[in-house]
Parts: sequence; structure tokens; C-alpha cells
Amino acid sequence: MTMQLPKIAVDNNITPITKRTGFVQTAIGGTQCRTCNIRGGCLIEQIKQTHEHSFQVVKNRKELSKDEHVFYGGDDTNAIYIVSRGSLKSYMLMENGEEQILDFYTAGDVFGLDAMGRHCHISSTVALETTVICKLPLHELQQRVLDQEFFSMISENLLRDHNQMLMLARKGADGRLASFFMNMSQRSKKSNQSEDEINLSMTRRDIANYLGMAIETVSRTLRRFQDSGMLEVTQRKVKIYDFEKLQIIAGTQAIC
Amino acid sequence: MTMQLPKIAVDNNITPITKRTGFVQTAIGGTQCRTCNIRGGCLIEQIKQTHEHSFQVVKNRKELSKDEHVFYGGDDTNAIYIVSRGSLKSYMLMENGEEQILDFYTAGDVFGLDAMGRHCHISSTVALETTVICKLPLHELQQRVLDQEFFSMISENLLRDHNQMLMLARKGADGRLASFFMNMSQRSKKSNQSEDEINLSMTRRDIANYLGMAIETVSRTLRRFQDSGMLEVTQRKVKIYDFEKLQIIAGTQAIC
DNA sequence: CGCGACTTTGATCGCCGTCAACAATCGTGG
DNA sequence: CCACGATTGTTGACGGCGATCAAAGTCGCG
Repeated sequence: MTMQLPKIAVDNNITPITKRTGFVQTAIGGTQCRTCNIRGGCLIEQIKQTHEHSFQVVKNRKELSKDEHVFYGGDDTNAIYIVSRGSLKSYMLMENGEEQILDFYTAGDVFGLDAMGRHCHISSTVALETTVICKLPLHELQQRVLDQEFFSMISENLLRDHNQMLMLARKGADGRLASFFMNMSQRSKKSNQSEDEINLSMTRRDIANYLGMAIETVSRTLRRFQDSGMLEVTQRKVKIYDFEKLQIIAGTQAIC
Repeated sequence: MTMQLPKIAVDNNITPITKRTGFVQTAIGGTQCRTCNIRGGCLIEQIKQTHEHSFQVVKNRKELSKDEHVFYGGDDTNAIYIVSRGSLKSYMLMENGEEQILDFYTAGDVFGLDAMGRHCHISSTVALETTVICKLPLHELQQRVLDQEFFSMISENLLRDHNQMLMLARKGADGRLASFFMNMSQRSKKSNQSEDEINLSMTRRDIANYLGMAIETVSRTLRRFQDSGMLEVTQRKVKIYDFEKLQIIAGTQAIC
């Protein structure tokens, strides 16, 4: 299905931040994110605040078109990435060419960590719509001491994965979709957007793949959800009416 | 099912390394692991080699009895752990009291990373047999620069999780069990043990839980595997005869 | 020896994957 | 703006995989 497209090194495409809007060179040579629309500021700003002085941590900033890859599985890597605007999906390719979607990312999310200790990425990541990302080179991180923000990034990624594993192992179709919507709602809220009106940037096929079920089952389950008055779906817009019921169907979600 | 047992802070129980065998105080105050039976030496030694001087990174070493917890979900944390001998399982507790097993750990594995950026653990970890672990306090790590070993730790954990997600989302009972045995075989090999004779330290219930299936299905699938001559199971000993067939049934495994 | 925990095996049933057909939507070019 | 095919989404019918219930067998341990 998804063929191995010709690989394009990200570095060749990313334009220097100074040539783009959204970043400002500070007096001491650091950079500051002015465009990320994330509650509490984006990770970069958090790092800056923590250390009380600026770092040249964000090397590049880039706008991706729909279906444009950040990296492919197998690509060399030397950076992690932060979403500024838009959304992406990361997936692993199987021998038979099928893909398994591992996660979706929206504004404020950090991705690409699974390649940090290796020579290459094990997953691919592609934009689902027009998307802006920041690139954070690892060699800069390596010069710095470990801080809380960095640890948080890692544990958040692990927590997400563990919730996904729990969901895949123990929940049926209803629970999976309900969990999915609860998640998307929280993420929407986190990005200073409505929590009861969600804009899905991915196809039903992607949702089904991510949740480990058939497209048809997604469709049918969605219909039953709508018929029960719990939510309404038009195209890729979801309007949630009954969070309580949705939460009950979703079941447990591990949050500390 | 699994009730929330009274929580016991690990720190209170761990005895100082100097009071135990297996560690040697070096001239400059660092410690060196002499007991870990891991190919290529354990993480601690790798860290030492990388930095060319010793660190007091391993604060404690402890022998756990079967069913003894390292930590519970919700516990405060300030460390990650490395398995020296034996095996453990980590799991999350759901509201209804059921547990979902996230991973099994054997000699050389690092666990507890999912709590690094948080104030507490989101999962619990318990010994499946008599087990020895090393405790690596985070505040010591925080004093140091990031190195390759640390990154490797993280990406290895993420890779494991992603493989598990792929498995749960796309494989049937046969594929899951075959993948499980292939994994256990590799881990056994990694610990300088036989790759075709595996010693399972977990119950069928744990295996079933981990793989997201019913105990009965595990039993039945095991029988079919045996009847086909692919492997032999007696108690908790598994003897693998046909790796090739097992690999085919297991299907894809994402390794870079 | 006997009790409890673990495991195996059988029978039944329901969820959900698959196949098939259709409807809606998007994108592109005339 | 419409026409057209391609992509995406919906709905129905059917069957199989695996969960569940039930019961017997095995192992471990006091």
C-alpha cells in the first residue's frame, strides 16, 4: 500500500529560522518562539525559562505541506521535533507494506524521540495537513545538563504509548473510539481550542488503523454513537454532547 | 482482581551497596558492577567507560523476593532501575482493579523511565521471581551531560512499546504468541542464555494479559503450536524447534 | 494428603473483520 | 461552473476468531 518513497533529508529542505517569520534573534544570540499557540508556551520557551538564559536550541523551523514527510523509517537522525501548528501521524512500516499508525501529534507535541539512541529512525512521520514544526538538534541537547522539561517529554511519550497499549489490549470497538475522542478532545483543549468541537485531520482509515480495527467498524460505531445522541459527526468535525457517557464507554485511562 | 496493596517506599528497604556484595568502591569513590551477567557489561559500566571516570551513579542494589514490588503506581520517584538478575513485570491498574501488563524485564533491561518527568510513577513494577536490581538516582543523572547510553535507554523502551502496539493492533492470537516467544528467545540470548530453551518466569495469566487475550486462548494456541512440532512446552520451560516457522507466524517485527 | 492456584480442554455465542455495493466528497481539467 | 473519476465514507450480510462459561486435570506447598 504505502510504498517506500524516495527519501529526502530534512536538513536540505529546512530554511534557517532567520529567514522565516516567527522567530526573533535575542540579544545574546538565542531564539524565541513567538508563533506557537500552545497553552503555557511551547517547550522551547519552557526550557529557556528554566535555565534563565537563552539557548540556540531551535535550529530550524519549517512549514510542511499535507503528506510531506518529516522523516522516514531508516533515515539518519540527529534531532527531535516539536509541533507548532497543524498535525502529523507517525507510523511503522511492516514487511508486507502495511503501515501501523503509532500516534498523532498536534501543537505542542514532541516527536522523534524513538530515534535518539539509534543511528536511524524506526518510524516515519508525515504531515496530515499544512503543518509547522520546530527542529531541535540533539547535539545541542547533549551539551546541556538534563532538565525537567526533557524528562517530561520522555515520560509523556511513554505514558501515551502505555495508554494506547492498554486500550488495544483491553477495550472493544466502542471503548477504543470513545477513548480516541476523549483524547482528541483533551488535545484540542490543550491547544487552546474547543474541547467539545474537534477537528479531525486524519481519515477514517487512519483512525481505524490507529485503533486496530476495520474502517467499517469505525463507521458503524460512529453511527451508534450519533444515534444515542452522545455526539455528532459531520465530515471531519466532531461535536461532543455527552462527555460523561463518553467517558464511561471509554473506561479507564491511566493518568497519575 | 489485583488490589492496591499498602505502599512501601523503596528507599526504606534498600540497603547501601557497601553492605552488599557485588559492588566495589573504587579509588575515586565510584562504584563498579561486578555481578551483572549481561553481554557487553551492564549500562552502568558502559556509562563509566564513556566518561572515562567513575560516577557514584548506582546508589543502591537490592535483592527482591518473588511478588515484591519495586514501586507502585502513584509512588514518588527519583530514580530509574536496571535489572541485574531475575525478572519483573510492569503494569498499570485500571479503575475496576484489573491490571494491564505493559512489559516484562530481564537482566540488562532498564525500567521506570515513565516516571522521570512526573512527580510519581504511572505504573507498578513487581518481581516475578527472586530478582536483583540496581537503582540509579535521577538527581545524579541530572548533574551529568546527556550521553548516548541514556538516549539508547529511552529509544529502546519506546521501540519495545511500539512493537507491542503494532502487535496488539494487527496480529491475531497465533501471531501474538509467536512474537512473544521470539522476543523471549532474543532476550534469553541477550542474557547469555540459550535462545532455543526459554525459561518463562510468568504465569499463563500474565502472558494472556500482556498479549491482550484470554488464558484459554493462550492454552489452546500453545497446544496447536506443540502439535505442529514447532515447539514444546513443559511447565514454564519452552523448547523451540522451528524458529523459521515461528518467525513466519510472528510476522513483522520493527527493527531498524 | 488435601487444599488452592494454575492449566487444559470442550461447548457456545457474540463481536467484529471481510466482502460487496452504494453514496458522498474531493480534485482536476474542460 | 459543471463533469468526471478517484478517493473516502456508509450500510448490509455473513462467517470466523476468540471471549466466556463450565468442568476436569495438574502442580505446588503446608
